[in-house]
Amino acid sequence: MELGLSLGDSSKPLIGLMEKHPHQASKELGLGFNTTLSIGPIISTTQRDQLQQQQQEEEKTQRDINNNSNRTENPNPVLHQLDLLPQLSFPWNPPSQNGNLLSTEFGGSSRGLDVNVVPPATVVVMANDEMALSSSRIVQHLLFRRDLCMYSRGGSGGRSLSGSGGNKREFSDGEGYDQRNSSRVSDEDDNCGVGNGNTRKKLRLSKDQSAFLEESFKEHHTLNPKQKLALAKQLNLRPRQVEVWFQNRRARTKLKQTEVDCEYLKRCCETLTEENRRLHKELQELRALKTSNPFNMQLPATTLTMCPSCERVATNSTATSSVTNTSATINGNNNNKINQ
DNA sequence: GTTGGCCGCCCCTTTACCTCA
DNA sequence: TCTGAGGTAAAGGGGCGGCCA
Repeated sequence: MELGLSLGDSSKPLIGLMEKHPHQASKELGLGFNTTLSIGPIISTTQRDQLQQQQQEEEKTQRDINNNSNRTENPNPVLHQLDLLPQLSFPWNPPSQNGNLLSTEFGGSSRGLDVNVVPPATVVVMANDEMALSSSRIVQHLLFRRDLCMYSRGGSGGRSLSGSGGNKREFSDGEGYDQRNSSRVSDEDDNCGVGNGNTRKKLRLSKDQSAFLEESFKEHHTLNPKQKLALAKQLNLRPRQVEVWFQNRRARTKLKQTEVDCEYLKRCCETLTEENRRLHKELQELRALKTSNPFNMQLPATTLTMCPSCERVATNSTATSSVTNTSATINGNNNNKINQ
């Protein structure tokens, strides 16, 4: 992910500004950093590619579904078209096609059940019974998660859903079903978040959920209660989870920003050190010149003057001035720059 | 107008866990 | 298979502002 540091105006990346107008950048740096992070177009492009790829995968999955179930689905599912999920009636009979609900390595996950991906069989059953063909993989996934929760909560105790395949994910009453994803199911938490044991389990958000949250984050970095609730509903998460995600996201942004700031300061420091070294050298040369020729105060053609625009000492001027004044200027400038 | 309690939110830090090399 | 580093969700604590009596 590329980051563009900006100072108040996200359209003005600081790094670029520094290279073009280092002094202005230094000025704008001011006393503190504006932590605005410009991630707009870059993220959007990346996100768009990701979504396109996701959609292609989805279409492929959809074809598989159609082949397996002879049902007609929306050929052009819209990603992120998340409506309020319908309440599924309970008890819900889990799909048992080949007994592979939890035994198939879904969606390319090679390490067991991946709740990030909805098994086609599950999609078929749920779409048939519950919803009007919203074939978005996100919705499918969310339904699947919900069903897993409901299934575990209301199902017969200790029922194992692990099949004969490579998965060893099991359901049991009040227990988590997926250690890797930590989409833990408990009586107190119907969103598969925190377990009811003493040890809390980590929820691993699905890619779709993360992507959707990222999209929301691009629109606004903070949430009002309404937005939080809406997001929680759409993603089938608890509002607290959405809130925490945004907090963590802001923290990550800030961390990145700090890294960028640090890098920028490092470059500033190097530049100033180099300039300071150069000016000191020039000063020594001028002093030596003054010592060797004390009665001739006329400076050679390559003397030092003050740049009127940036107040910097320039060496390519032909103006004449006293060495003493120039030296004072140099010292003053150096002090100013060092103080900055 | 001021004050104290309550509530909600945010930030920072820590903890626990997952993933990967 | 084990291990350590990095990433990250979640929780705890403190601060702050808004609201209300």
